[in-house]
Amino acid sequence: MATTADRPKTASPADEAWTLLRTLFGQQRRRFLIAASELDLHPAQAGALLQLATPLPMNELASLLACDNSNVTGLIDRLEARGLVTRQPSPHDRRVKHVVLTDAGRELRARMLDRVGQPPAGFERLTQAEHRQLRDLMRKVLDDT
Amino acid sequence: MATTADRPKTASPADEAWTLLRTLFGQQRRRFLIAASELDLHPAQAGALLQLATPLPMNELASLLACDNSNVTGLIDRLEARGLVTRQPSPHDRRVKHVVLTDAGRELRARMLDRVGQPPAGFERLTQAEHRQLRDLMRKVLDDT
DNA sequence: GCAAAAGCTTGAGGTTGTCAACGATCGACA
DNA sequence: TGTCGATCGTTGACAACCTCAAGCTTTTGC
Repeated sequence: MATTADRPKTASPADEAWTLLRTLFGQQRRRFLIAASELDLHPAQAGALLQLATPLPMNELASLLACDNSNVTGLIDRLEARGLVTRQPSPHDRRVKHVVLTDAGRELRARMLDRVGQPPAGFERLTQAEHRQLRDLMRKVLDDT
Repeated sequence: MATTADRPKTASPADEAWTLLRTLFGQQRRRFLIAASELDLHPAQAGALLQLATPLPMNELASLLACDNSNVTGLIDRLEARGLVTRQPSPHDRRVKHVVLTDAGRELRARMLDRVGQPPAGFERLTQAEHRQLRDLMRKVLDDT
């Protein structure tokens, strides 16, 4: 599909594994963009929605989305105008506002998750044992302890 | 970090594997955004550059980026104005234009790849054997034959 | 108590993304 | 051969995104 031209002829297993993961990322990103547009969400709005599994300070949302604080303000403004989230002052720090999903927001987020939270096509080719293998490998890579 | 709240109490290995992959996607996306901004590229421009391992018709670029044709026009306009790409008419079809990297474009793309094409931190925790395992699993998932 | 820092907002300016409409070219089919 | 429908890229309008600098409020550390 693409990225193939970047793979040196003799790639180490690690490099090839990572390259393959990156092509999976690309596929997933396309899935994400299509899902967002089907639900009438701009990519950034869909991304914010997905992060809101639990209420988050604007602050933290900005760092998760890797963008400026002021960006999040407008983003949340629009989601709030559509009744998908509300701003809720923090009890502990009067500077911070928590972004909380409304029922409508939770429902839309669930619909988004139906489309991108499920494994992609090729995934069911793996056996049970291979799924466990993959899970264990990913646990090791992501291990934050 | 996040997404944890979406994992049902008893997830199947497949679901957990996919959830872990999605958190890795999130990390990689943040890496990508940071790398792009360090190179003075907007995310969309960086994404386009990465796709251009080989010359591509505007058309195909749009479908890879999952966006409208007209969007690519402006995107390439700006990359062209910066001397990173050129438009080259197709010999076979006078409607299509191929987007080709200039030397500067190739150089910038390489710098981008240095930052996102290398495996992330947790990756080196895997042994050689595990890297091979992961590579084989990903090959099976992505097998397009 | 006071200065420095953190959290959110505002405004300016360029970029992204979508839609509808257009000219040019191709392909199929009569 | 000629014509009709589809495809490719572009344009224009308009909303949303994103960053930066500046500002206000609140908190923290000294």
